Amino acid sequence: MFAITLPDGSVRSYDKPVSGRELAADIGPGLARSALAVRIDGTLRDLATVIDRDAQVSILTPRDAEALELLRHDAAHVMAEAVKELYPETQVTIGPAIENGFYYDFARPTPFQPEDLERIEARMREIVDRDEEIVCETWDRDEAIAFFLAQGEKYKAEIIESIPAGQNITLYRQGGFIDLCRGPHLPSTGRLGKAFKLMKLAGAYWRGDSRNEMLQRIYGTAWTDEKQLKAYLQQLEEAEKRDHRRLGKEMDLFHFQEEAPGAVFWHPKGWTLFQRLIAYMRRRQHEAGYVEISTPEVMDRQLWVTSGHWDTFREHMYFTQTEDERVYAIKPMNCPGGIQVFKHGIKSYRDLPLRMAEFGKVHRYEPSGALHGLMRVRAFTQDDAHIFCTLDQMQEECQKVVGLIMDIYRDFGFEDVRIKFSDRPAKRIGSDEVWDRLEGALKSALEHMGYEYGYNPGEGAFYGPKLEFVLRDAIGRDWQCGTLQVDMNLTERFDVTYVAEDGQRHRPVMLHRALFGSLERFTGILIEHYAGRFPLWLAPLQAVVATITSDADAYALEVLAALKAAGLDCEADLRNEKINYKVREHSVAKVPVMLVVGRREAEERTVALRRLGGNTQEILALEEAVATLAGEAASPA
RNA sequence: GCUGCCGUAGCUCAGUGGUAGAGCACUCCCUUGGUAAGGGAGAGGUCGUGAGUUCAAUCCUCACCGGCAGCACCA
Repeated sequence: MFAITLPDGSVRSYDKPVSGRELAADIGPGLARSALAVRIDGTLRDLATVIDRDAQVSILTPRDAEALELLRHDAAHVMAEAVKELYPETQVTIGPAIENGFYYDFARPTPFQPEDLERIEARMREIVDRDEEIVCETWDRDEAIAFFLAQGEKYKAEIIESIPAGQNITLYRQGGFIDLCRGPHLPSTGRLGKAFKLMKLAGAYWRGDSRNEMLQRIYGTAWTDEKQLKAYLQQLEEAEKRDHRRLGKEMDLFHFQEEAPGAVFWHPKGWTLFQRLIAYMRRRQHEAGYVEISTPEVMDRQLWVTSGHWDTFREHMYFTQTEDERVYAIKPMNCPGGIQVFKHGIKSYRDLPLRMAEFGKVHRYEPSGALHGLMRVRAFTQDDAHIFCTLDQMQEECQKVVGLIMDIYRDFGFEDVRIKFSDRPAKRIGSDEVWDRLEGALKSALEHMGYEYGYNPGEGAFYGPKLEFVLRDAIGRDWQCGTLQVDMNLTERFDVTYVAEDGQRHRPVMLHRALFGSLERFTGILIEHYAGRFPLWLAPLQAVVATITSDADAYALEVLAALKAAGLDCEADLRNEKINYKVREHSVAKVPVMLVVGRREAEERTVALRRLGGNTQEILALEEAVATLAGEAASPA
C-alpha cells in the first residue's frame, strides 16, 4: 500500500503501481482527457510514468503554465519529425523550448529556403492529425551512440558521447522518429494542437561556438490555443510599430547611409532629443558632485599600448593615416584620456573622490552583423565618467553610482531594470588578488542596497569587473545601457598616484561608469519605450500653433512668439489646409500639444489646446496656456 | 564575421529579357474650411555598385557594398 497526495490535500491509496494516466482517469474522465503530464514530488514526468510509492502528485493540464513549455518542446520534436520525413538527408541536433516558442537546429548540405517552412508546417499539422503516441525508451549509452551513428546522425552521437559512460539515457519515439531527449513529453503528437507557426530561418553555430560549422535553425512559436497564437502575432505587429528604426524615419529623427555603416546622421529633431538628454544628465551629474572634461578623439598609438587596448582591443579600433606616418588611434573608450587629465598636476587625497564626467564620442569597429539601428553602432557618445577615489571610498562611490542610475531610470519610467554582474574574463590584465577585491566591491555594493542581480561569468572588461544595467526594447531584445566598472589595472599601467595624508604617493582606485551608457542606444530605447510619444520635456517639437483660417495668422504668430519666449520648441502651421488635415498630420507626427486658433480665439486672446492622444480641447487664456506648458516642459527634478 | 533573405521615386511597395508603375509625401492652382486625410494639375527614378551571359539586362550569373533576421561578438 502507498498513498498519493493530490494538490487539494486529498489522498488516494493504491496497492499496486499506477501510472499518471491511470491516476488521472481514477480522479475523473475530464481530467483524463486533458492530462498532459504529471508532477511527482516536484519533478515533471511523462503521463506514462508509473508511481509505486508515497508521493505528492499533481496532474498537469493545458491550464498550467508549465504545460506550455512541454507543448513547445513537443512542437520542436514534431518539427524535427516533419523535417526528417520531408528531407531525410537532414541530420537533427537539438531543439529546445524558448520564450514564446521553440527552435530546432538541423544540419544539411543545402540550406532551407523560406518556402520550405510552409511545407514543413503543413507536414507538422499532418503529424498532429496522426496523433502518434510519444513513448519514452531507456537505452544503454553505447548502444545509443552506435544506433545514431548507424543512422548517420553524427551530431546526436556526439551529444551522447559527452554523457558519462555507463549511464543510461532516454530516447523518445513518435511514429518513425526517435530522438535523444531528457523529456518529459506529452502523451501523443495530437496533444500539441495546431496553435503554432514557423517564424523564421537562421544560421546558428553547432554548440554555440563560431569555430564550429553552422547549422540551420528554424524558429517557431506555439501556444495552447489559436486565440493565444493570434494575440502573440498581433503583439509582434504592435512591437514592430514601435521599432525605433521605423519611428526614426517616420518622425524624421535620424538616418543611416552606406558611406558610414553604423554611424548616425542626426536630423534636427533627433539631435534636439539627444541634446535634451545631455542637458538633463549634465544637470544630474552636476548635482551629484561631478566635474566635466573633454579629451581628444585621436591620440597616439603609444597611449593605447600603455592602456592595453593595443593588445586586447585592436581589432575593434579605427586608425588614422597621416603624412607624418605617426600611428594614431580614434578612441574606442574615454578612460585613457580621462586618466591624462587626472595625472596632470599632483593630486592630493583632499581632491578625492574626484568625479570627472565626459560626453565622449567613441568609435568601435563592431562586427557588421551586430549593427542594429541606434542600439548597436560603430560611433557613439557615452555619458562617461571616471571616478578616482581611495580604496576606502570605493564601496560608497559604487553605491552612489548605482543609486544615481536607478534614480535616473525612474525619471524615464523604467521600473524593472535588470542588473547583471560580470566577473573576470579570460583575456585580462592584472593579478587575481586585485580582481578578487574589485569583484567583491561591486557585489557588496549591490547587496548593501538590496538589489537583485544576475551573473555573467567571464564577461567583465579586460581591466575590471562590471555591472550592467539592462533595458528591454520593443521587440523584446535586451540592451546593456548603464554600466559600472571598478579598475585598479589602468591606474597601475599609467602609474596614476595621489599624495595621501602620510605624504606618500598612493594608487587610487578608478571607477568607470556610464548611466545612459550610449546616448544613441538610450535614445533608441526611449523612442521604443514611449512609442515615439515623448513626454513634453523630451519632445523635439513640443507644440504646433495651427490656424483655422488665415484671418488668425497674425494672432497665431503672436502665440508662437509667446511660446518661444517661454522656452518651448514650437512651430506655426499657417498652411492653406483644413483644420482636420492639420490635426491629423500633427497627430501622426506625435506632436504632444496643438494650439488651435481661429477667429474666435484671436478676438478673445485664447487658444484651443489639444493634447496628443485625446480628442477634446480646452479653451485657455493665452498667458495661462503658455505658463502651463512651460511648467510641464521642465525636466524632472 | 557566419548562414539565409533583401536592395525599383523622399517613404511604403508593385512589375517585366525589348531602357518602368501605384499610393503617400512634394510643387502649383481652386478652395478660408472649427479638431485625424477637400478638389484638380504637375514634377520626380542611369531599378545599390562593378563585371559577365545575351542582338538586347532593372530582370539571368558572379563579385563587392549596404540592409534585415538569427548565430557569434558586445572591452
